[in-house]
Amino acid sequence: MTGLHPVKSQITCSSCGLQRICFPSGMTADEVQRLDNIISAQPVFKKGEVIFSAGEPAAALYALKSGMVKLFRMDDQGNEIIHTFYLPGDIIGLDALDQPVYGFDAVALDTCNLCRLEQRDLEMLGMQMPALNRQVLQMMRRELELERAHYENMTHRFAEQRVASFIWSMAQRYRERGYDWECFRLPVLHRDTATYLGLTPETVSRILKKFQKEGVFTWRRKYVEIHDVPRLQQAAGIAPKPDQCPRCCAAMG
Amino acid sequence: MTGLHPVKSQITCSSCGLQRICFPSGMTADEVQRLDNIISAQPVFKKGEVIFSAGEPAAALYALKSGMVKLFRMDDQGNEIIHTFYLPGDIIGLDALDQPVYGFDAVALDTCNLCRLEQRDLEMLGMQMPALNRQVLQMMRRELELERAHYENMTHRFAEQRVASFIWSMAQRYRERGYDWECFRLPVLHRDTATYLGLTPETVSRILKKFQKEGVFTWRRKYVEIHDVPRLQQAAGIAPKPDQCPRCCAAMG
DNA sequence: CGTGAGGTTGACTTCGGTCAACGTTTGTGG
DNA sequence: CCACAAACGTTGACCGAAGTCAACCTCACG
Repeated sequence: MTGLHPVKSQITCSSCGLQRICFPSGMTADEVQRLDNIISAQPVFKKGEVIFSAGEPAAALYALKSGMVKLFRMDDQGNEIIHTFYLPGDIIGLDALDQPVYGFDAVALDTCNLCRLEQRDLEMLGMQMPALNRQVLQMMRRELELERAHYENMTHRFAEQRVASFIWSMAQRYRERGYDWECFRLPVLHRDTATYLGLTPETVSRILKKFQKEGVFTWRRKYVEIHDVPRLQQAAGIAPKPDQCPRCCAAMG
Repeated sequence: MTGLHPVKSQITCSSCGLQRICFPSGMTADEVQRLDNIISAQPVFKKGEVIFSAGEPAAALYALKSGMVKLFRMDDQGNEIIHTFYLPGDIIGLDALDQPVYGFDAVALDTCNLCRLEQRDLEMLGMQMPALNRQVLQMMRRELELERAHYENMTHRFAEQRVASFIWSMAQRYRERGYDWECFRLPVLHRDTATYLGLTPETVSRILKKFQKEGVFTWRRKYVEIHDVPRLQQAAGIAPKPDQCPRCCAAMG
C-alpha cells in the first residue's frame, strides 16, 4: 500500500479503485484534485441491489471501495451466467465504455461502497491526460486476460480443480490488495459459485466437504480459511513455479 | 467492396483489417496516406507457421488480409487451449498492446496474407489521431465480448449446441465480411474444433455426422455447406423452439 | 420460535470422454 | 504421377465425472 502513490491527500477517493487507473501514470496533485471534483457520487448498495442492468443506458463506471459485486447475464432459459466477481479496488462497467447500453447485470452481493464516474467525465479527463487512455486500455486488457483465464479453468479442468482454483484466485486477489488471504470473507452463495464454475450446487457442496475433510481449506458461513497452501495449489493445478506471477505483476505496474 | 470507404486509393492496405480500426472514424486522404506509409511489411505465412508465440517480445499488431489464424496457449500438460480463430479483416495481437511479451501463440491455419503494424507506430498514429485510440478500445471491447460469448457457449450448453453454434458464428462472421456464408471454406482441423469447443475429436465427428444425416449442414474436406438455416439456428440455440428441447421445457415449466 | 432460503446427502442417470481398431486424406520422394 | 507413410478422421464398446431428483437439514431473520 505505502509508497505506491506519487500523490497522497485527504481526498474523497484516495481509497477507491480509480486510483488504479490514474496513479500509475503519475498524476500531479492538480490532476488528482480535478479527478476528485468529478467523482462526487459515492452511492451505497445493499445486498441484492442492482447497480446497473443489461439494456439500460451505459452512463458511468463504478469503482468498488468495499463489498463484492457479481457481473452476469441471463441465458435464453432465464439462468444466470456469472462472468466475474468484483473485489474492492476493481473498476466495474469498463466493458460498456462507448457503448449505448450495458451488456450485463451488476448486483451487490453484500453492502457495497462505490465511486461513480460518468463516462463523459472520463472522456473529458482523457483528453486532458493522454496517459489516462492508456491506463483504461490496460484495465480492459486485464479484464480480457481474467476472462480468458476463467475460460481455461472452466473448459479444461475437473470440477475439483475448478473449485480449488476459484478459492486460490480469490485468495490471490485479496493478497494483491494487501488483505489477509489465508482467512477472508467471501459473501458468495454456493449456488452462485456453482453457476460461476459451470457446476451444480450439489457438486460444489460435495467438493467443499471433501476439501474440508482433507484439511485443505474450509468455507463456512461466508468465511474461507486456508489450512494447507501447497495442497490447495496442487489441487488448483498451479504449476509448482518458483516465485512470481508474470502477468498480474506487469498489469499492476 | 464498393461504397464502404470514404477514401479509395491504390494504396498498400486498402483491403486489410486495419481499415476497421481507421475508417470508421473518418480518416482523411492524408491520414490514409500516412497509415499506408507506415504499414509496409506484408508478410505471408504458410500453413502451420508461427506468426508470434507466447513469451516473445510483443512488437506488432497484424491485420489478417486472407487466410485463417488460431490463437492459443498451452496448459500445464502441454495441451493446446484455443481461444479464437481469426478471419480476414480481424486484427491479431491487440491483447499484447503495451505488454512486454505476447501471451499467446498465433499460428496460420492455411496460407495467410497479413499486414504488420509496429506497436510504436500505432502509438505515434494515436497521438496524431485521437479518434484512433477510441477505435482501438472498441476493438478490444469486441474481443472481450467475443470471449465472453464463447465462454457462455462452452459452459452452459451441450456438445451438440456448441458445434452448431460454432458453425453458425463462423457463417455470421463471413456474412459480416460480405462473403458467401451458406457455403464457405473452413480450414480448421476437426481436432482443433474439438479443442476450441472443449470436446474430443470423436464427439465432434459423431455430432457432425448427425447434422449431416439430418440435412442441417455438411462439413467435408475444409468446406462447410449449410442446408437448413432454421434448423441450424435452432440447434445453435439462436431461435429456441420449446418442443425440440426437453430440458429447456422442464426448466421453463 | 417458526419459516423459508440456502445447503447437504444419497440413489440414480447420462453426456461425453477414453480406448482401440479401422478408414481416408494428404503430402513427399522416387 | 504413383506409392507409401503419416496425419487425420470415424466408429463402436465401455466407463466415469458430474448432473438430476428427491428428501432432509440448518441457519438467519422476522
